Amino acid sequence: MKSGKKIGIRDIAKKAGVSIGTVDRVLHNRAEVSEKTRKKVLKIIKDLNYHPNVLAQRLASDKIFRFFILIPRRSADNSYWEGPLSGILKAETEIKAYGIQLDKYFFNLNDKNSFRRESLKLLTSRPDGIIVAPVFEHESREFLRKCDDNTIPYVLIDTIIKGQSYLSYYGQNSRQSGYLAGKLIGLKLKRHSEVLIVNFTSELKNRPHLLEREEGLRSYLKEQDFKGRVKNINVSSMAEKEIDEIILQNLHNRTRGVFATSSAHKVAKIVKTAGKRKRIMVGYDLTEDNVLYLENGTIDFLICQRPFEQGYHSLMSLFDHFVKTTKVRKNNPMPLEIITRENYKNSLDYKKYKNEEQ
Amino acid sequence: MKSGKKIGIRDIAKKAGVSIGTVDRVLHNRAEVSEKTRKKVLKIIKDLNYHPNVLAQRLASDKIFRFFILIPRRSADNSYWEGPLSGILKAETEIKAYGIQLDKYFFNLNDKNSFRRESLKLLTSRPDGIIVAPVFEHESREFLRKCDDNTIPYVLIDTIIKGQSYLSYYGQNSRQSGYLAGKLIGLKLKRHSEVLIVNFTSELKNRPHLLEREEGLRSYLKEQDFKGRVKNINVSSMAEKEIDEIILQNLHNRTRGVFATSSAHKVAKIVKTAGKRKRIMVGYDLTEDNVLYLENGTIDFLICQRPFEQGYHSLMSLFDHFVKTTKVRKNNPMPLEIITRENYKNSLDYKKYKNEEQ
DNA sequence: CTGAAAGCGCTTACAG
DNA sequence: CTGAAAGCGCTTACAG
Repeated sequence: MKSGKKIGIRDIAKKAGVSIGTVDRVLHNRAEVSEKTRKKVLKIIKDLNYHPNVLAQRLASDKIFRFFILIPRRSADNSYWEGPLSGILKAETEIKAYGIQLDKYFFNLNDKNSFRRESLKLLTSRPDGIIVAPVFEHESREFLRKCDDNTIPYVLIDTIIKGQSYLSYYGQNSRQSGYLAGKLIGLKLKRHSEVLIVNFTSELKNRPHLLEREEGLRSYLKEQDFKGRVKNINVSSMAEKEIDEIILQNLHNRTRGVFATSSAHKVAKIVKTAGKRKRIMVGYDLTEDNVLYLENGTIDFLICQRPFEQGYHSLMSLFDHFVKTTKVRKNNPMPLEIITRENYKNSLDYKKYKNEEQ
Repeated sequence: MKSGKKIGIRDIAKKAGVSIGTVDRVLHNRAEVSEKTRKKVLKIIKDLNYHPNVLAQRLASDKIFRFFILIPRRSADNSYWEGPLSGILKAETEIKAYGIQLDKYFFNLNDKNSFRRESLKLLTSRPDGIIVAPVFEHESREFLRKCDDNTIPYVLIDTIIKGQSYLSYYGQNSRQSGYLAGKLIGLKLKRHSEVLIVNFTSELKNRPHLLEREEGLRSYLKEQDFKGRVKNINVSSMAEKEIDEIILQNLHNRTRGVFATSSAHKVAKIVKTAGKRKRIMVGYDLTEDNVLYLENGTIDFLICQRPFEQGYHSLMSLFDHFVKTTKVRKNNPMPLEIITRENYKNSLDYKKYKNEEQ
């Protein structure tokens, strides 16, 4: 690269006394080369520090890479998955010219069967690589095993499934995010304050990380030697009115911190009616509903994990692996962002969700 | 794109009854084409929704784009500029294959003359595009005027110079960042609390945005109807001991908020000795020195503006403009990040600065 | 196991 | 003002 002209496959061929076709075979580990010439060529490649020109490779090859995504559909009451999808689409436009085809499959976040159905459909198309949000543990393991059997590499997004041989993972560190929530809530706590944690259990069972968020918060408070009460209520799939009632009952004068491990806006609705008294409320994700309560001051902090970037990098990870054939970083915990009324408009994810072009 | 095979320059040529050479001329607005054929070709390009293949363009062309950067050198007492540089280098590796050459010029943040010197040197090389951190207003305007005269597009990073016709700008919204600091400090304020603002004036004169940070803070407190005292001290270029003395004198029992508009670690050093009493301290930037005081709990919040991303996108902006010839978003205020002891290790910029591969 | 040739979708002189 | 040909650095059949 430094010494004047770039070296190409032709230079390697000349130096090795073979044709460029043979160099190409060595480069791609094709079998039809004698061990002797393979070694010779490999040595020269290394000596000359040769790196193939990716542009030329892609232009000459008619191979098309087919990548598939399998993520939740954006639903009326949850706009979260719009973020990762936008990021994936942005990456798609950047790499389309390289001969990438992207097929999109969506499932219903409240229906395991839709996940299974779509995953089966997907596999019949023989993808080169997959991005999957494995939110249902059991069904996901089943699916990932099939991927392994067919040696199809996959990227995990949002949720990690331990013990699987994924290519890379992009997601949050749930425990740490709860720990961070503890710091924020802790700012207002006194000796006899109370902290209220609200879990929506209907969402809980499929998503172990909601529990980890609670654990993180509790561990922070314990570390800080907080002596007050930490109460958690698990709201199951009851009627909305009933849910509202329960939350309201648990909001006391001493409640200085409210932590919603998901669907913050549902909790905020009640907290707002209860009046704001030096309370800190922390929730998750910059969704449309949540933003309303951020704006009116009910929610103080939203913890976010860059959904847009998660999507963008997931696809880029497949691209780097297959097209650039570079090593890919396996575990990618996303930065924990603290979003407030004062900075949310500058947040990239807010811009995406407002469809402002980056 | 959708209907089977992609259309290329050859298809356009055939349909227009001209050679591909002529299509190429139209595509690049070269003059040697009759108005009649130009119009005909242009219409077909539009009808067929043709988009040139960037890979093929770059492969065929021997044109090399030369981009230059002119940013402050990382100094012993300020590691900030390592961030933008890392981002630029990351972008460089991604686009090198496209025939991009990047030349790097650095100046001394405390020496206007070094800026002038390097900028003159740079211009003799006839760059295609420039990334510049215009921290010295007067000298920068002089330089940018020369760029305009030579019709060299430039990207502004970190600081914006109003009234200049920059290609794009990446940086912070200083006022808003101060406003955000107000929110954070406000969490601990009571009726009779005091807030202490520390400015380092030696740094102030070249960097108007340090003043804007203060303004932002004040405007937040005013909006919240804060009745307590807001005291600012401007530390000039006196001896370190003297500076320490002044800060210490201004730390009272009632001081519930400390805001360092720059060099937070220098202030934190004193705040730490004064003991921690329900005070919130806010500073700027995830530098090595600051991290120490974040870790030991003296600094509660650091406001950051993604220096790595600023660098990365600055270079990508030139790339998009020249190579992809897509429109580039002009103003790009960066998200205001809130960094605490609980989330800094997950911050991308921290990883960069720790040289962890992304 | 290896080489020679055509081609990917463009750009670039060169000829007219 | 326009066209035909060579070439960018690779991959891909095809022939031997």
